[in-house]
Amino acid sequence: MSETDFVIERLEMRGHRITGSRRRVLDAVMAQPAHFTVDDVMHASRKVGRATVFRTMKILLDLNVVCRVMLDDGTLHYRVSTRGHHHHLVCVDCGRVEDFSQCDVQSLTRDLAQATGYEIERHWLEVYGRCETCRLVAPKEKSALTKRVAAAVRVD
Amino acid sequence: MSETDFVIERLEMRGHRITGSRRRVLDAVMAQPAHFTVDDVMHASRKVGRATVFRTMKILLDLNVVCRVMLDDGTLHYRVSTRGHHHHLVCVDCGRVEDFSQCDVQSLTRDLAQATGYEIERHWLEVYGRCETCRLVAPKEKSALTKRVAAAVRVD
DNA sequence: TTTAAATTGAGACCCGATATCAATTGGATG
DNA sequence: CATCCAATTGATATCGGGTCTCAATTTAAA
Repeated sequence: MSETDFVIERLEMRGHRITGSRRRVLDAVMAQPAHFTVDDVMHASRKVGRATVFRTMKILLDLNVVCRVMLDDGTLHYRVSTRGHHHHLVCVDCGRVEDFSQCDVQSLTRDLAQATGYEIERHWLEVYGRCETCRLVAPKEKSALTKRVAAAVRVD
Repeated sequence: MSETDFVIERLEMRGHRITGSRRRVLDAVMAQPAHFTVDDVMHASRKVGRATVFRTMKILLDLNVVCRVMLDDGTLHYRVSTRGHHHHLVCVDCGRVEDFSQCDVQSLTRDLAQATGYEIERHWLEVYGRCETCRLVAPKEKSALTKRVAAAVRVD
């Protein structure tokens, strides 16, 4: 059974109807490269309305079929989810994204819960850096653009 | 010297001109409650143009005078920064935000760097949960809205 | 086959944010 | 203090991701 069929099955189980549009969007998503925008999906799934693409993406997000990555330029991209909980390591130069799941945040959240009385539900961790390849090429002066968008993402 | 004057000084040092508009925006920001939107600031700093408010906020973001919090409903809010690196613990019910800085992410990023060859620059961690107060009141059924927006934030 | 409920798509609309550009102003300089 | 110009402003247009509306269509259960 293809990955796509597997998702279709999950859609059905959730009580969603299997429509032509949804199939087309799903196919388009599965055919995307590492990360993409809803716009990319729209172009790849002709004949499906804008609203429907967004609606379908929301469902896929909900089913954890896709996840979102905050890119270094502040734009939100999507990617097909690896199974389970994970985080992203984004290269600020070339934009490649690595997944990682070894997250010691567990102990952190446990401590936090203890200290604050919160019941921790989930967390979102994105890590930014420069990949090995980009580190080896000339450490070129950051462009004005890069600096601007870096500020757009900074949240510490 | 007031907090505001201190920021003004930093603006000058950075080569920014001290204008009436910037003063008004800064005053408005400093007068905000725990977290706020650019719109709030706009209302609080009459006579300053929309674009200028946004521009000033970007500078303040850059100076780390304010930081951004991703609220549970997917909206981006601002808050006056506590000094230095920190993260947010956001209550998904009432929206209150706690800062915390004890972040063991250091060891995680060190491991990551080792494993991937990345040079880690920074990270963004937001934690979502339910605060003590909200946990004690009726654990009411989540509204359709709540579920929808929760999906909007989920990125794991 | 019928039928009610879910879904669709075109388009309006929303909202946060940026771009444009002529008019204004801060502040370094003489 | 007066001059002057680059930085800044603000009105307005525009952008981009996303949602809302609603009549028309489609799904799948009976």
